[in-house]
Amino acid sequence: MAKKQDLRVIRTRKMIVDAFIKLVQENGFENLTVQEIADEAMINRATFYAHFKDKQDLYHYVFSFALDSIKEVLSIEILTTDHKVDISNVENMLSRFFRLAQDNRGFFKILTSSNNTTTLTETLRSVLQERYAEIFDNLEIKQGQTLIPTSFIIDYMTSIFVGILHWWLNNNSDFSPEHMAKLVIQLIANGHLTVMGVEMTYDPSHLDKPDNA
Amino acid sequence: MAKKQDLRVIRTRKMIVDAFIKLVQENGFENLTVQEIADEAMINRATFYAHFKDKQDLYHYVFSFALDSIKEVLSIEILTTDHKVDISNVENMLSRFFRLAQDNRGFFKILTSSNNTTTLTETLRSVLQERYAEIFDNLEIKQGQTLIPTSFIIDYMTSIFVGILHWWLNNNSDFSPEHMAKLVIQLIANGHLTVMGVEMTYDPSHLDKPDNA
DNA sequence: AGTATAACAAACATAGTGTTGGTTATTCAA
DNA sequence: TTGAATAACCAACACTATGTTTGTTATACT
Repeated sequence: MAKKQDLRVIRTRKMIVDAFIKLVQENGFENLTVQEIADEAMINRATFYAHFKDKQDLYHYVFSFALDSIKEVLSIEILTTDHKVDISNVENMLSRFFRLAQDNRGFFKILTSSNNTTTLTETLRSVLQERYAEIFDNLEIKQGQTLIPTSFIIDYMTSIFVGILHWWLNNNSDFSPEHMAKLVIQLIANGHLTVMGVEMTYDPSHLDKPDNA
Repeated sequence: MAKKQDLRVIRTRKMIVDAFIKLVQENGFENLTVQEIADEAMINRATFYAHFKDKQDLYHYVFSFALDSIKEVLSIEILTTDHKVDISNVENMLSRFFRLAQDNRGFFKILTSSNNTTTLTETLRSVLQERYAEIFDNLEIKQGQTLIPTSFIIDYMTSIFVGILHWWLNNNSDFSPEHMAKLVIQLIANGHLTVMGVEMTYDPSHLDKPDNA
């Protein structure tokens, strides 16, 4: 069991964390000083160092919470017993994910934003990639006749996902989490884009074997 | 006309730029000091400041070259006179882009890498988005019956593109630039993924109107 | 060969980091 | 309620990196 903590410790740490989140949301992570965090939290700078080794340490502490939630949502089983993808499970997983993002919008905006250390975006990416790696490890992905490397699928899907999430969070979109889930599935699994009434289809026969560079 | 420059100026600046590129490729942008750049370039630190205002300034100087090349490649006209997308032009554009990336692999790796300031990745993203915005400004994009916002298409495609590029540069892939161009087109315009022989299709009728959150 | 000036070297002020030692205030538990 | 434990405070310090300045030396241009 977690042994009883001094009230002061809990209170101070909360103030630091709250100040950190507020300041990062306002000004980004880049030029944030420990003194500013201490000021906002109304504590002495030395006290900060009594709680966290440095800024990175605080960063990890704060984001581990978010990542745990994300990982939990992503951990839903999406394969059937015979190793096929169960789309309804995927849809469920994605809905929960977008719901989580909606409920913690400010936080997820940071995760996908541009004017922060890449680490933030990469944190999300790595979690996603980890999960994708699990999912696609046992699957064979084909495009037409060509077998597509798993590493490609992972990078590809992660990018799509982060991109869509980024858009959704930054455009005050009307789309609900459930709608987003469906959209993602449709785009990834069956992505047709109709441009000006003309389908941008492409003859897959052009794409047979890699012609080494 | 560019008036004649003192040889020393040209030489020194070249040494700074070369040193910068080398060091960023080795250790990333994050913890790079001006002193280290000066040491690698074998110049005095004060001389650095005679050439560049600060590290950011150097960064902009260096990357403006790359971005100009990228912009030039992307500027190829891809629409027909009646505002339809000409796929063969797109393929041409993409081929050139991947060729450029291949020829400047180290550089593009930085552009798409993770352990650098986001600014680097974002630089590429913004250039791409700028171009996409031009292209898709006059086009109506539909998915089934739903009209998809341009902002979405831009974020979506940029993500796919950066993702694919990232994978290609980091997996020593055999795929040639021309093959990559075809792959991108096929994935974006007509992206079916076949998983374990089972097409991951999804009934588009589920996706009609946004059900506001 | 003489002049202009780039590059150098050393020093300085400034700002941020992370640590330390002594003091004050608050929490906890007997 | 009081005493012991210790969190938080404060001031100072060493250290690192930035960006500037000044006078000197070396080198490119004409």
